[in-house]
Amino acid sequence: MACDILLPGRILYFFPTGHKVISMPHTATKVGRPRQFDEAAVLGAAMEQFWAHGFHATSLTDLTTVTGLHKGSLYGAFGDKHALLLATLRHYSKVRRAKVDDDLASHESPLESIGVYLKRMAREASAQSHGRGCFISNTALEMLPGDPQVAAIVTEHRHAIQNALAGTLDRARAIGELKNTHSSSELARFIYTVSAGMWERGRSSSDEEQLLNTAELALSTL
Amino acid sequence: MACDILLPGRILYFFPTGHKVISMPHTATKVGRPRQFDEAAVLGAAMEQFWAHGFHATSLTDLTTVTGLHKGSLYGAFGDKHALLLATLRHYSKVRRAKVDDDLASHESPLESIGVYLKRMAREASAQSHGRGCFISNTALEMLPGDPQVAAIVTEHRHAIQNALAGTLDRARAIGELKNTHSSSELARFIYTVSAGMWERGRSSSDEEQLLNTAELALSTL
DNA sequence: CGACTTTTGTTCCATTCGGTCAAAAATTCG
DNA sequence: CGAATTTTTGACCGAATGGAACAAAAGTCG
Repeated sequence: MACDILLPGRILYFFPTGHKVISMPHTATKVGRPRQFDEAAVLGAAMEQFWAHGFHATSLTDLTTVTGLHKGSLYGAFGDKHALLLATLRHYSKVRRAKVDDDLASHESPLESIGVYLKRMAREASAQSHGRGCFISNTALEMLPGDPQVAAIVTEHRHAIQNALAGTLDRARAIGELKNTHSSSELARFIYTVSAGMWERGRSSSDEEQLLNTAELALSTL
Repeated sequence: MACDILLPGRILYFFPTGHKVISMPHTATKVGRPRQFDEAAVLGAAMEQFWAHGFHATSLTDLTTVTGLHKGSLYGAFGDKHALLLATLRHYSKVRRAKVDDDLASHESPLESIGVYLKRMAREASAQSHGRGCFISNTALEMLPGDPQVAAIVTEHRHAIQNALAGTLDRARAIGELKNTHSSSELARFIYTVSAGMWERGRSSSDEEQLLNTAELALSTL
């Protein structure tokens, strides 16, 4: 069983056996024509598109429009449409987790930090801001079940968020801020669930105040 | 401004003004070839398809496969793909609301009834059962913002559920079952939010027990 | 400089898409 | 029966799709 690395890359040669030689872009050597675009910017633009319209409703033409790249470049750099989706998901997850960590360390008081997190979720969920909820959450709803690669990213992201929340809850419990006696992991799942629910509500309701209200209600139960 | 009813129906005649004469199927007269399919069954099959794969990932060919009808029949009976989606959404909403009402009247104790509701949401959200969550909620995430007709159905459905919950909470408060002092409508929105969040979790996690745990946690805060 | 390597921009292609149409079939009404 | 009406059927349409191929361009390296 030879190497069957799929993407991204350009097919250089087909063995008679059916196996392929693929050039991996952006590796080691500096020889060859250099990239003329900012990879992060392109990834961001593609993400915005997928985020706003979903995977199936986004065409390659849409992607070339928002990224400014042509099909060939997109294909060569990231692989096919689905591989590009995975890349944007990983990109989002990284950025997102950093932001969550920021929120959860924003105050001396762990519980107050969780409040910051929840309120930001509510505000971002509202249609008044952009009303698109969480990119990963949306993609999960569109692609799952049925897409193992997306599933892996989604599951890992969710666990990362829940672990960050659980850790913060542990700190709160340690200093006696927590009145709720449920385990930190249970409470973390609960908080994540409320966030996800607010994202859904934000899709069809632009009432930010009601979402913030729900966030505070959830916070008050801890 | 003449009648501009759009669908479903077959265009019989175009006025020179641009207006159309449309025959409304399944009305009054009994003349003509009778339907050879069960409308409700077809609606159900189409709903299953949309529910499992979403709107954009479902092709007309998929729909003809699962319903057994040909394109022409589908078009004649329900209109185009989008109109069929709306029909399945309305169908689902009707069935769903009846089931919710059942849950909320299942016990003498209003609070216990809400527990029944929440636990069923958790169980249905889990991938162990079907893991597809709520059809309307999924469609909202895929189509909104940007689809006013879907938005109207989603909003109405959500309000109906929230009103049913709020009414049940009122009854609970009246007999002193409620310890939480927040308003019934706030608590109803909270419960709905937790449900929606569990649906999202169920997409990538099959752990029914953890979902039930969250349901009970939410219930205990009332 | 000239061989080599990678990106870029364009073109092409087979397939699939949602939707339309006209004729055949099935029924009621006169 | 025959006219009228509706549904069914299957062929058909133009447009758009995702992806592949390829020559030109733009660099590096010996």
